[in-house]
Amino acid sequence: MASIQLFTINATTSHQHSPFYCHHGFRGGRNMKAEQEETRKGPWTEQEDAVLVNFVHLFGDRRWDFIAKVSGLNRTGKSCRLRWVNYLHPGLKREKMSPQEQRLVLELHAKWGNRWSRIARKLPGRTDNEIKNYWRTHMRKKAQEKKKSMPKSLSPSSSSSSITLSSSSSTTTTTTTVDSLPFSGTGKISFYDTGGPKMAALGDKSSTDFKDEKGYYSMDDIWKDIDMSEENMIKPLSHNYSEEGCNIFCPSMASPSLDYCWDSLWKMDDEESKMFHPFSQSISCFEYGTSFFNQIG
DNA sequence: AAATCGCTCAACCGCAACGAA
DNA sequence: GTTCGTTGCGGTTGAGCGATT
Repeated sequence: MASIQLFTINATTSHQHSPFYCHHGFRGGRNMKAEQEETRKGPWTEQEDAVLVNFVHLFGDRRWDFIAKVSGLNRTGKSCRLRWVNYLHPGLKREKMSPQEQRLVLELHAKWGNRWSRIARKLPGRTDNEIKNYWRTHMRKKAQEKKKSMPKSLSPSSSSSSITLSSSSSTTTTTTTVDSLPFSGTGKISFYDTGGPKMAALGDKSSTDFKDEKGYYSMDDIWKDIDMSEENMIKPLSHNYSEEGCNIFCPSMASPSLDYCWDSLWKMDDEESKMFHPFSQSISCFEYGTSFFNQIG
């Protein structure tokens, strides 16, 4: 419906990236009509962000395919979800990772391997993507340091040296080994695919377990959580995803007042949310979002 | 000042899991 | 039980930008 009409975006916006600039070969200069029919890729514009935010406010953060369709963004549901989860979610922390967080990432990675989303659940306000990127950078640095400090005779080219992060607990001793030449491209395993311990043997715990009455985690809580997890080693791998999965709206991630609204909002049906959400009372999100397009169209 | 290098991070892809029909 | 559509996760890529040469 609206998708066709809405998608007459002028390619020149004030945003840094042209909407049709895409590092996957989706550059401008092609017939606009043809582009209207294609799914957009590449960097998001501020206008798109605004539209997406409003539609998420309207319909929640689960029905991505639906949102992608009705918003007129001409993006895939996956793309919308990713943008929301990694960038637009109000609870995201924008600042650099604290030393505690960095330590926690290393600790959890040693414990769980490349289970980025799981690790992210223990770091309120951090996304799996962010953690993944951090880890990658961290390991690269480590690899370079190691390489520098290593005598030539022991250089990785002549031996299978590695960086080792050890994490010991009462129940497990996990050693994470990362190839010191992460980008050498040798071997099947990605440089930061440490694999971690066999996940089936590890316990899991809902991230909601250590929220205080306000819903906030402290670093102590998180560490305590880790300890507890280790104490409860043998647990089914499956977990209550519906509960844990809503961590994206975990109160620890956003301002308490906003969270209250959001938390309850997501429990509502779509119709309810339409009625209750503050945005919907003044102006429909659809109108709000699409007004951007009209302005620049 | 220009060129090159290295790092960061946003965004893509493929695949697996899940749920509904 | 099977198929199909959707969602979530992990791996990877490359643009942009600051630092270095």
